[in-house]
Amino acid sequence: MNSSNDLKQEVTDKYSLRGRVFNRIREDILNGKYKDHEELREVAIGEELGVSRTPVREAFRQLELEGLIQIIPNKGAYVTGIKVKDIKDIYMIRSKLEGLCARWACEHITEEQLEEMEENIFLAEFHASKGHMEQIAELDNRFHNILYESCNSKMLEHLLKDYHQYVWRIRKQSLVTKRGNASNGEHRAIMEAIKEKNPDKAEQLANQHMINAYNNMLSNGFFDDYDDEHQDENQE
Amino acid sequence: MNSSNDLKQEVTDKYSLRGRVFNRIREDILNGKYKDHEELREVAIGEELGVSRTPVREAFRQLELEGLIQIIPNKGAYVTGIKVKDIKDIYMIRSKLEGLCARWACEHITEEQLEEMEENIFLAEFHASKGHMEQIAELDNRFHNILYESCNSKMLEHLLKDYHQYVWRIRKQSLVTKRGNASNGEHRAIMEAIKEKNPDKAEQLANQHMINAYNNMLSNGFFDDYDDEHQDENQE
DNA sequence: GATGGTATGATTGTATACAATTATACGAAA
DNA sequence: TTTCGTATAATTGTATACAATCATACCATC
Repeated sequence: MNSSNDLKQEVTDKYSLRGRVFNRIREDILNGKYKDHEELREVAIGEELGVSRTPVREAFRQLELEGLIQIIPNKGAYVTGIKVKDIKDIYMIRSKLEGLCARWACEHITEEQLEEMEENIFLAEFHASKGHMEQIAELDNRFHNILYESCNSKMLEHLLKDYHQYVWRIRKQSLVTKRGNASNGEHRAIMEAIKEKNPDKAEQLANQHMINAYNNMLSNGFFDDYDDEHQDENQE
Repeated sequence: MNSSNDLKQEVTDKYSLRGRVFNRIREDILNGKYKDHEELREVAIGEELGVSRTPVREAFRQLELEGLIQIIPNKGAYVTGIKVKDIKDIYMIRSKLEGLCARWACEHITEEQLEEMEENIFLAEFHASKGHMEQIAELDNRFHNILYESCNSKMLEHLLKDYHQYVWRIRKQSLVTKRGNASNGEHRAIMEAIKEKNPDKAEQLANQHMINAYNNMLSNGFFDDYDDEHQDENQE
């Protein structure tokens, strides 16, 4: 039930103080500047960003709903660090939901979306052969967003985009994974299944695609000392 | 990625002005007092509830993340009505996620949780035989919450509780559905599958349980003129 | 020395004041 | 009559002031 992915919202985030504060704090939690259980004080952050308490407070309320901080009334705001377990859970949840999304896409995808997917995959193959990691990552992003938009469900699209951005923010600080070829092949398979209107197959493939992506992160040692870097001493 | 389900949060909602404003507006959107695309003005709502703009604004920010209103910078806050399609989508999404939840519960449920489930089902059978609709609804709620808590995933628990509350708020204004017996039988089946640690079966049953619940709403004519009541003239 | 209570400071909650932006109304020019 | 521009009003964005609550330190008492 979140938001923050339409154009208007991006404009807000860019030009309003609240939006800037919100994004800044979110980044700082995700990249580990603010550690788990750390207290965030309104004045301190306000001074750091050169704004008053008002926009900071509004940003706090949003961050709380995003689950990134916990606000205890009359006491303070405390960082809720993201744990390795959370990332795993998100991938498993996404696995189910991307499956559902691919299923619905079989019925509702438009010709234009199918064409953009095809182009996307074609381009990704090209950049993979050249080793252009930056572009591959961008195209991967875009592929999933097309898929989300093609399912004809604002609810599901919303949810998946949120999760997608969420893990993206975490992943992007690490090296981009070297899975371009395999991943793109899976994209092609999903697209083919959607094109031939085979919902069972599309769902199953999208399901597995997400699980593979997760396993890839695992075997690349992404998590090896993630918690150490993002949690402070008193673990739970 | 939402929140608003732990005890602390409830305390906030009850005693802080912001929390009261937030709940009030949410109710008013869900029960149709504020129609689709209606503009919400900060001062007007503030005066109506006897508070200043500050808590109203903070509530607005939260409502935006919940997807209930859309805020256009420097312009205003506009209600985003819930459409029949959204409710259907939520049930289908929940179907997948409750399945995943039941699967994980097989591994992680505690003895106490299993016992509470058993007691819950027992009580529900009793009240069903007596026709105590109020209690049946309450027990149904509780059953699902136990299930959510038993999956050992804060992420999934969070998400499912949000959706659960969301549809609950919509459903409760209508007559309580008369599905007590069948629903409770399905609860029992899910519990048995979890108890015997059969994740495939548990997932499949929880899946189907949600689809049945949705079909029941359909055949009870719940949606017949829902949009008419909750959307204003210019539909999309 | 340990314990408890009070005073002080720090922090959040709310209200209000001011600035910036947007909508509306009115009139002049074509 | 229509259209454009300007002035005015309304509304949101931000900053600040004040109130309420919570944390800390210090001192009195046992």
